[in-house]
Parts: sequence; C-alpha cells; structure tokens
Amino acid sequence: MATEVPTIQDVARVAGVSTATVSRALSNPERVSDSARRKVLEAVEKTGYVVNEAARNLRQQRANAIGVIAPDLSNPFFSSIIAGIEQIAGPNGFGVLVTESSMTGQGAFDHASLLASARVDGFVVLDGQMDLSRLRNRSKGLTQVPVVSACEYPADMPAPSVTVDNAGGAEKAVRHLGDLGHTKIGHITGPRGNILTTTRLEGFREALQSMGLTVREDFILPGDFNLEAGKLAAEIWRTMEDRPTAMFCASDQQAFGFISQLSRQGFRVPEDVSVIGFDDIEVSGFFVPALTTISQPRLELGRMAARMLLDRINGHSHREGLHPQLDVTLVVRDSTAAPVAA
Amino acid sequence: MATEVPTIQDVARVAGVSTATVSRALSNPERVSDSARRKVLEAVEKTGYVVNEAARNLRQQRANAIGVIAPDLSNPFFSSIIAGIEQIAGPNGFGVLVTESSMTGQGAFDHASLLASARVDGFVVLDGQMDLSRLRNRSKGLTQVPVVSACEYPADMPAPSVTVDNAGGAEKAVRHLGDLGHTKIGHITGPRGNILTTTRLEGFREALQSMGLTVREDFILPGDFNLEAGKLAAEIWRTMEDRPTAMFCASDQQAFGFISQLSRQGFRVPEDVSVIGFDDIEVSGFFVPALTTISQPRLELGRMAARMLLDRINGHSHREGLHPQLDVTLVVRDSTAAPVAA
DNA sequence: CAAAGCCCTGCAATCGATTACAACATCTAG
DNA sequence: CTAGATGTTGTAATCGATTGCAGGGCTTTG
Repeated sequence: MATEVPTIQDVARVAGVSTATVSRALSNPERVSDSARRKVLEAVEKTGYVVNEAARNLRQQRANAIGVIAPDLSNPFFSSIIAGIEQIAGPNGFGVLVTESSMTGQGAFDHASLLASARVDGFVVLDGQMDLSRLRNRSKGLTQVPVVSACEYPADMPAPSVTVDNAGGAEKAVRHLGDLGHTKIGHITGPRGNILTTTRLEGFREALQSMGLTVREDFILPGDFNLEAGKLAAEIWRTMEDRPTAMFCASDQQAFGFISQLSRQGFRVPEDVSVIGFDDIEVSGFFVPALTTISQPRLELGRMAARMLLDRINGHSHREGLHPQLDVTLVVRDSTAAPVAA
Repeated sequence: MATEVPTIQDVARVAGVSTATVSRALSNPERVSDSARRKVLEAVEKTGYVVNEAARNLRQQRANAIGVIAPDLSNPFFSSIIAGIEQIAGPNGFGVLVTESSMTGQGAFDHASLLASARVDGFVVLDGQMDLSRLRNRSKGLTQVPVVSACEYPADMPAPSVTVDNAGGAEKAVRHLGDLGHTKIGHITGPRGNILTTTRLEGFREALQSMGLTVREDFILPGDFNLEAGKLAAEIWRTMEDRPTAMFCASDQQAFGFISQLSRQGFRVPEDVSVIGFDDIEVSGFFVPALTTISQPRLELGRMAARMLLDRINGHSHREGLHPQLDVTLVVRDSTAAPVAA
C-alpha cells in the first residue's frame, strides 16, 4: 500500500475539474461556484490531498515561514516568547524556524542566507545585540525586510518592536521596596550595552529620586541576566561595609543566583536583605523564598510580535503601531519585607 | 538599489556556463572541471547567489528540514534538547521547525500535514504520549517515515529512540540516599502512563530491594513532572504519620515544588527530609538548598537524536544502533544529608 | 588507425502548485 | 434585441532549481 502522496492533479481528476479550479476552491472559495467547491472538497477528502508547500512557495515567491533569532534557546524566558509566536504563526499557515544567534555565519544558516534562500519571509529578533544591518545586505534594504524586534532591541530601533515597559517596571519594583520602608536600595544591572539594562537602570534612578532618596552609585553592581552574575554580585554585597537592605535585580535568574549564594554564606532573605527580580519566570513562585518580582507578559510579547511580523509580510499597515509597549505588573511574594530596625 | 535576488541563471550568465554546470559545481564539485568550478565560484561571489530552497525542495522532493514535536516549549528541559538538535541540523543544511504537540489537529500544522505538505522530511518526537501511528496514515507506513523518539517514547517503541538510563539513574539516586543512612525512602512519581515514570519507579524499587530495604507502597506518591505536583506531594507528606526521611523526586521541577511548599510550612531541607531530583536543569545548582540530582546529558540527547534522524532521512543505516541509551550521573549538592538520629 | 571508454558540458524535461489570460455562459440595462 | 457587465472555468506559462540524456572531445587499447 505504498500510496503516493496525491497532487493537485489527482484532486482535479477525481473532482472532474481543472487544477486551476481546485486551487481556487481551496484558497479563494468565494471565487468558484457552489457545485465546483463541493466537488473539490469531496475529492480532497477522498484523496487526502495536502498542498505541497515547496511548489506553492516557489510559485508565490514566499516561504510561509518566519524565522526566530534567539540568543539562547535554553533560557526559559525566551522559550515562552517562542511559544507565543507559534500560537499566532501556526494557525495562519506559517511555520516557525528557530535559530540561535550564535549560529550566525555557520554556512547555510547564516540569517541573511535564511532569508535569501527563501526559507523564511521575515524574522522576529529576540537578541538586542544582533546587528540588524547584516540582514540589509541581501534583499531590499532594511526598511523593506520584514523584521520585528521583540523584548530586546537595538538602541537605534531600526525595526518595529514589541517591548515591555522596562523603566516603568523598574519604578514599580523600587517603589515597592521604598513603600516597605527601605532607604538603602541597590541594583544589580544587566549586561553592559543592553537596552534592557539601560532602561531598567534609568527606571531605578528615577524611582529613587521621585521618592526623595539619593542614588548611591556604589549600590549599583554591574551584572548580567544569568545565575552566575547574581552569585558574583552576592560576593560583592557581602564585602560591602555599608550594605543596601534591598536589592532590585535585573532578572529573576540573577536574583536566584544572588539569593542562593547569600544563603550559602548564612544570610537570609528577606530578613537580611530584600530581593526583587524581573521577569516572573515559572519557578519564581516556587523559589525559596518565593520571589517578589515584576511580571512580564511573555506569551503576549511573542503573540504580538508574530502578529506584527505577519502584518508586515502581508503588506498590511501596523494595526498596533510601530513600537507597542506592554505593561508589567508587580507580584509580591516572600523575598521582600520591611527592613529590620537599624 | 532594490536589487533582485540573483538566481542560478544569473550565475550561469556571469560565469559563462550553463545552469547545469553551476548546479553541479555547487553540489558535486568533483564532477566539473577545475576551470569551470573556479568560474562558478567567482560568479557566485560576485552575484551573492544563494540557492532558492523552495525550488530545490520541489525538484528534489525533500524539504531539508526536520520537525520537532515537543510537549511543552516553555519547559527548559526540552529547550536544551532542541538546542542540541539545532547544533547538528543547521550545519547539515537542515532547518528545524518546532511545534508543540498541543497544536496537533490545528489545520495546516497537524503533524501529518506537516509531513505530507513537504515542509519537513522527518520528526524528532519529544512527547512520549504522542500517537506515532497518526503519522502513518499519510505516507508510506511508519517504518518508512523518518521518526526518532527522544527522551520520552511510547512503550511499544515503534520508532528508533534516544534515551537516558532512567532505571539506572533512579538506582543511583536511591543508592545515594541509602548510603547516607536513610532507610525510609519515598518517591514522587511522574505522570501516570509515562514511560519515564515507569522506568524510574522500577529503578526505585530495585534499588531499595538490592539494598535490603522494604518498599513501602504508602511512600510512593503519585505526581507529575511539574512544580505544582511537587507542591501537592508536600501536602501529602506533611499529613503522613510515619514520614519518609528522604524523597526521590521524578524531576527537578517537582523537587522544587516539594521543597518550596515544605519550607513555607516551616520544614527544612535536608534537615527534616532529604530531597533528590532528576534532570539537573540549570537552576538546580542555585536553588536553596542547591539540589542534589541526577544529571541528564540533554544537549547530547538532542544531538544524537538529530544525527539518527538525518541518517534515516539520508537512507543510511544506523551508526548508533536503534535504541542508544545515554548515561546519567549523580550530582551531590546540598539537599541531601544523613538523617537526623531518630 | 579505429573502436571503446571516459570526462565534461549543455539541452530540456521535470517537480506541483498559482495565476494571467481568454473563452464562454448568463444576466442586466438600454 | 443587443452591447456590456459579471461570473465561472480551463489552458498554459511560470517560479528556480536538479538531473537524465546525448554529444563532443580526448585518451586508451587492440
């Protein structure tokens, strides 16, 4: 029973119409007569026909697929966003090709090639460090290449983007600490040069100022978003003479690393220091102590980015504007508390 | 400068040869003369030509892409495996399309359609619950459809698979607890019907027996791999009259949930109960306390699966055998300790 | 020197869909 | 009743690569 995969020819023969009619019946049902449509659908049912995407893509000069460029696939933060992209792309007939930015330059999977080779129609870029201009060389100039930045984005914003209100989130975090009575508030930043680092740091400063607190530069520790960075920061915190009583971490992972290392040294959170994160990844609610953090709508970030990209690919105008910004919310759990009396 | 994307025709013209020669020079360099090859490569360089995958796929009747079916994209455990798959697929010219099993049946992204539509040449299936026979309907019978199960797999193993020594891992975990002096050892299982659940439970039983300990059925709590399941199990543990002094958790996430809920209730790990996980996901080393666990080579799992699938697609025999099993290792950290004197 | 073999190359068919165009039927309006 | 509009269908060109086949040139062998 080694059945061959049926083609549109087979369907046409079974239905007793031309291939043109079959094609139209399937993609523009309103363009054919009721009777023809019925016959075609029956024939499709009977033969088990599924369109050959390669042929369609070749003819239509589009891939019906989008590429996602992520800095790090194993980071749960990004995988949620990708899941959101999937949710929109799939039902619209678009496949999702995922690549890590680290793969850039590796032969056929250089991202420019991915585009030029007609494998994808556009990109969602999750890596703020990526040089979008590299996509420009091939094909028609960057403004024409469908690209949407999500979450992170280059500082000069050459492409549409979906982001989160990072400065606002930082403010909410710091304000929460202030409301608890903290006056000595520190911050562990993200990696240098990253736009999220910058905006969250700005929000941190502004919140302090608006609350009438002075910004202590020595309370601002350089870091990264990962676990290791938090651990390193903990070592610095430990050696400080005058320690902040509360730390705003640039990411949940960083906060985990910070708390983890602190506990190992015998310090307690929130008794010795309050800690607040940023992201609200899944484990955060189950950390010990459960982490107070700023919650990002990661799934919606992905969904929005996918919608914008598909709009662009289809030549629609942007229903959502060029740079929509999603709101974040404060989630209070157990890692923050009022400072112990001095 | 709206440069059109160059085609093989352009290259042929510039190089002064036929398209056939260009094609051969690029895919079978040894089949053309030195001079022709040189001219073609120069022309490719000059024009910036990249093959149009849609055209190639149509003609060759293969997609140069593989599909990955994952149960849950936001689970960091799976994303590492996917990263491993990428590492092998990309350099071999294959794209990776990722889908969640939950999308099954949603129009064009039903997995059978994905295959039939010539979008992918085969699948790596990470979801043990998935009914592989659904892929059989379309195209030539399951043994012919290139599919490799990874990590999880259906009990009847209709397809080649890459797995980890789950029973052995469970034994290592239990033996570690026994070596610490525990005699009352419990287990929180994975979801019912899952093959990982079964094999880990078996390993658990065997280890106890081989150590001369009796298996207490009331110490075996039903669960799932996620955080919530651990939390639920903690509630049960708390209400037990005679409590196990050590728990072997079926996953790290489950262990987190268990520990988290316990701490919230005022119990301490490992003082009140030792906990060991399974997986060794990234946060595990940074949990509070750092989690003792069984480490799985997740990246290698993905890489191996991809290699096997590509072999199958290319009609090669299996260099690695049909059901290779990778070793796991015990990682001792701070969540396990000797039981306190009774 | 002729026949046979090999290497290299180009011509043209092919993959399976979409779609411009034209043909025809039917309907509407003048 | 007729010109034109409208709706439905089929024919055939097209997308851009790969590859079977055949032909020309050169080498080897008897």
